[in-house]
Amino acid sequence: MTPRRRADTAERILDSAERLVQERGYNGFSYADVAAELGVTKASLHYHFPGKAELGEALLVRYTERFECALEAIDASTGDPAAKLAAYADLYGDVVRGRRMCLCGMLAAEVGTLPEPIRRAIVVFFDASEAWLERVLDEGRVDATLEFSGTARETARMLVGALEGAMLVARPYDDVERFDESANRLLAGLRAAS
Amino acid sequence: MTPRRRADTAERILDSAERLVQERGYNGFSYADVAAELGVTKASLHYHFPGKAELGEALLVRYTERFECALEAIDASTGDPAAKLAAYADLYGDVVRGRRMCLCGMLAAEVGTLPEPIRRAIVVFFDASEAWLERVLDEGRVDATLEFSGTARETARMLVGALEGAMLVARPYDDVERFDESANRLLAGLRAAS
DNA sequence: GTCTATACAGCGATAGAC
DNA sequence: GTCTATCGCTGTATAGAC
Repeated sequence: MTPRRRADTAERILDSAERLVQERGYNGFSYADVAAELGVTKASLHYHFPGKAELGEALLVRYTERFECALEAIDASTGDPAAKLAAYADLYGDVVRGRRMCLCGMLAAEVGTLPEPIRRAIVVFFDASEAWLERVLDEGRVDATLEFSGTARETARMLVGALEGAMLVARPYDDVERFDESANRLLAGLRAAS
Repeated sequence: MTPRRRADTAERILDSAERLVQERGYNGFSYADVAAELGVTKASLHYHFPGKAELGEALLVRYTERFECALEAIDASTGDPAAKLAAYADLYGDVVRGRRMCLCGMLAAEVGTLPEPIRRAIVVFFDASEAWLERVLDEGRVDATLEFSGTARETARMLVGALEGAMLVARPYDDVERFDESANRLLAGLRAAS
């Protein structure tokens, strides 16, 4: 049995790699970057994650798990559907305020260079996000606090893309305001007129 | 005087590099890739573009020029503002149908690893796009064919981000429909109720 | 304007000592 | 579990012949 004092080395590797991928992309970071940041050697990283592909997969699994936990926390709150949407958008806002891109949005851009298991894991993330949004949108339509044309699924897909894109475009401006503004526009367009 | 038979080598380099960046990203392509595709050596590329940074800048200049020409062509058409927005979205659709990402969207993701002049050129592209959209949105509000809350500028920014994001998320699914669906949702939300 | 040849740094990855 | 040492490859870039 390994005596585990927190934080686990594997976990620290994931923390470092996650930030690097979100800032620089999968093809823009290396084992050497992570090793330098953690003060260990590259060889040590290979003990925890055999190769870059496996590290990438582990990154996605953890990221998706945490995101789903955040969605559950929103569900457990007392807000109406509009408030839940605002809380959802705020999850993205947190990422932007950390000067990062969504991990999956970043990898979606680079998907042409990524191993197939990673592509599939990106799809799992977006599917989960859309399914949650679809449910909240349906709730809002039922209780008439939200209004939108088209199906809840279509609108959910539009929203995921729109928020990812708002993060993306804000990057070259290094301007958090630009993201917030777009997120507000998006949510305003869904609130019932009443 | 150099006798220029079409297509110019520099132009062919740009064509190849542009496609590679749009598919794989700036950090996901190399001079070797372009050289192989064109059947020349890497050294030959350095004659036309001293370094990768200069090649990247040239890519952005040409891309932005062409995009602005496409916007002028839409302006010259006879459509109403809603039709112009649809034509604008279709420019993005063309890129998606070519299984590419917008050059500037791709570079926006990787901006953390790019030279400063490239970052500035990305901003120029988005600024131009937003300015055009703002004008069309204002026209639509004046003639009451478009309806939206907030300012035309805010809505323009939201739209640019939303369309970029719709392209981005469609990539891991390799699904053009997903983009079209989101673009339609977005435009539907702007059309006047009348 | 394109070539051969090469420099040199960085990459992901492995073997084997400790 | 981390280290040193190293491998084979690819990356960007340059010098100089043609």
